[in-house]
Amino acid sequence: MKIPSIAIARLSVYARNLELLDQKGVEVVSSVRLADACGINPAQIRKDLAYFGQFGVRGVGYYAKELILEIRNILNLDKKWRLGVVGAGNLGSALLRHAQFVDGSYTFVAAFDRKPKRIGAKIGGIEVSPIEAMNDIVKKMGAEIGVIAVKPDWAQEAADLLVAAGVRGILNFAPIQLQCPAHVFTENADFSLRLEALYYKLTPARSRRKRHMKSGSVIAPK
Amino acid sequence: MKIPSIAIARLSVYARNLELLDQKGVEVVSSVRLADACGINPAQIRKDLAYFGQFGVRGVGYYAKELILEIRNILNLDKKWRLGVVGAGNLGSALLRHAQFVDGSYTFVAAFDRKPKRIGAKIGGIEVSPIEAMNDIVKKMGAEIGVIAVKPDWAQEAADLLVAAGVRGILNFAPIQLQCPAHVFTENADFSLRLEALYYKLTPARSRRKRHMKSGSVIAPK
DNA sequence: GTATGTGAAACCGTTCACAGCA
DNA sequence: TGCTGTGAACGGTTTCACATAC
Repeated sequence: MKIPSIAIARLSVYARNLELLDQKGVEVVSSVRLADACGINPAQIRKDLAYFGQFGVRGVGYYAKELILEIRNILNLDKKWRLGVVGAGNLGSALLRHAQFVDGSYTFVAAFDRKPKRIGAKIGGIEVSPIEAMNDIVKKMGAEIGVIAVKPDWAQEAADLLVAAGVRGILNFAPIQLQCPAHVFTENADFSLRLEALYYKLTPARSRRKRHMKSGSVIAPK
Repeated sequence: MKIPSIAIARLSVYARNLELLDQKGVEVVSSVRLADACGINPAQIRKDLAYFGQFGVRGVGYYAKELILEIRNILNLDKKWRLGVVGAGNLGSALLRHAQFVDGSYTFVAAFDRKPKRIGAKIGGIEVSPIEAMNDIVKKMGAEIGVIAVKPDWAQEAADLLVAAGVRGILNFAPIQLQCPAHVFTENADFSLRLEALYYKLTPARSRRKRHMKSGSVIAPK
């Protein structure tokens, strides 16, 4: 069965909200209640879960703790994923330091930068290495996912290096679409796209400059 | 006409790729060429642009520079948007410092934190203020968009404060769905959802724990 | 009675295919 | 001729509505 990737993204959201409810002491959650928390249609939730099994009890709902475990299993959140980051500037350092304090599903095992002055620094417990060492270090440390935190003009090259070094997935913070071989999965995490979507929403249509129509082509606009 | 919000997100991508092509000296771009660069269907691009006007020349294509301006106008990228960030930890500081070096469409005009020890620090040229001052400072500085860079357990409260202070949009880096009044637009920029989508893609189905079916309910699985 | 699981319907976005125009 | 702009066809996702199970 084909599972829409947007359904996968929603599973993450369900898990988060279930955890919040669980922390509040809620033991059983109906799809309606969870849907409320997520701002979503209840049938959507039931359909999404149905892709993977039957996790609820008819007439009752879902046991929060149990469903959390199910989703964590589907998304494979219990494994500690090993990440290597390219770019130890503002964003890269923030990611490294952040990970240090979060007991999450991932851990950084390597960091790389092109700038000599950054090499050797320890950030969040990880030493920054030169990109020439990427191949060796990625393999030695078993990094499975590469994180791109470099300027856009260098992002594709960083991706090529990561792919050559053997990562299977790339989380891309640069605002471009990476070209990668089919066996390497990529996800975009660039927030400037999100910000620009906000700009649009915040701009009333009438305030946009009026565009010229081409030379009298429109006689009767519908 | 209803414009799908995903079309808006693509406009950002078109603009980026057009700028890259423009820098390479390309003057005229066909929808096929742009589609190649973006990894997308050409008709999609023409449809997306058609929501906003007629920007191309039949038999020729689009003039890169001109189309860039059109999209910048649609997304309102020429205005300097004024942002205020809540949370001056790793992520918040990285955003502040990053913005300092980017001559982009936005600028940070305020930063807030709940932790006393962070108050008064200058990060990326912006002084960190206590959240009690949010109302005054947001208004005084004319911050239009709030950025949430705090831990998830405090994100909703941060959003409420921003809304009360009068921001019209919120860029949310916390991994929860914010509840906001209808007149405030929100966009989620949390990357853990993206990362979890990667986990799923990288996990072969057979490696997931097999789930029990409920007590003999399935006689003949289809 | 109540809430899940799921076919069927409705809806929406994408792609096709070609008319229209430079 | 060549490429845009766009109605129509298509395909996929969302929502409805109800049979099913507790």
